[in-house]
Amino acid sequence: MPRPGRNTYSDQKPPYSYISLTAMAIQSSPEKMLPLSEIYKFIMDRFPYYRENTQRWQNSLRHNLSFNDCFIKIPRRPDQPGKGSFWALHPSCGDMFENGSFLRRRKRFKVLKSDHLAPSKPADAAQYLQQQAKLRLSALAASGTHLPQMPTAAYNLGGVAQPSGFKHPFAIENIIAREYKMPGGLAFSAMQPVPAAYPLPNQLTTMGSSLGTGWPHMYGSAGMIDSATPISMASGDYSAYGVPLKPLCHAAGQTLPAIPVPIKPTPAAVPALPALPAPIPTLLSNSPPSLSPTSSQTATSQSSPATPSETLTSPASALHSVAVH
DNA sequence: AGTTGTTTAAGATTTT
DNA sequence: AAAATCTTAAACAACT
Repeated sequence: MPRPGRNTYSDQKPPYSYISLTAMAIQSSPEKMLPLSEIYKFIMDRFPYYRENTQRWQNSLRHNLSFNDCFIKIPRRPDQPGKGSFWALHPSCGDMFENGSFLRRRKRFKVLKSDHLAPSKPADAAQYLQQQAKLRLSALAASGTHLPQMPTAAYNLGGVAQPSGFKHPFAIENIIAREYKMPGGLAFSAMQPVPAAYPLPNQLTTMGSSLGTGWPHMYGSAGMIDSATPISMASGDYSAYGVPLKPLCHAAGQTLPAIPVPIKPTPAAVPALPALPAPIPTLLSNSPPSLSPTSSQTATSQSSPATPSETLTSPASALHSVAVH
């Protein structure tokens, strides 16, 4: 093999599809949702390949966001000014990638629309995720320290069986894991606990960067960050992931208007599912008053507040979606 | 005017 | 080979 020129490796096209890349970006954010521009930023920061031909791939990316059911749009609340909506992963698309690996998607995630008894409405998922994000946010702001058990499991509630305990080495958590640097100097792991059976994030990157076998096309993955980060992230107004923290923090301090606005409203007014109860109820027992209003006024039909145990099981099962082959 | 989002269409690549 | 998946292009609406 001809000896590659200097930036040959890192400029190679990463083995990830746009769906994978987008999912990575979203998953990497504290609230599990990002505006389009931040998704761009995430990808460009980590994959030099995508610093060129932006017109081309960004169009493709947008196409994927709109086209694939696994991405749902979450409207901004008035206190979150900015362009465009947030994008999140559909709560039930956890098993979209085989064994959690983002290398290649094996099943297409498709929302079942045939079932008109319990249609999966993006709006519901969006609403659910908004609350999730809010909870995460508040947890962030309130606790200050590391997030107590902020598991992706919250998203894996979908009926699809997922090897929840195991995360493939190529799983997003393993790929992008690193530390968040909080403004106050706090640092916490962005990751869920990684099963010790699999290579730890830094092992992965070590393999990739120094041996040149695995991840030459990626910057800023776990382990590299503390030593030297060759990328431009430091120059920006972004925290480690290119995620602006200010709107979040600022949001946590105020009363949240709570707007469960459906973005893709179902034409025929379908009997609304019971409002998605706020999961992780115990997490924020002493959190700012800001978040309670939202969850209660989201849907008119929040008849009986679910008990904590109930809340944890229901939301995603209410979202009827499936990974079809 | 630029960004964001939706949609259609078609070619390429990979899997079965 | 067929099917599924992925990529790219492009037109267009809505919004900032």
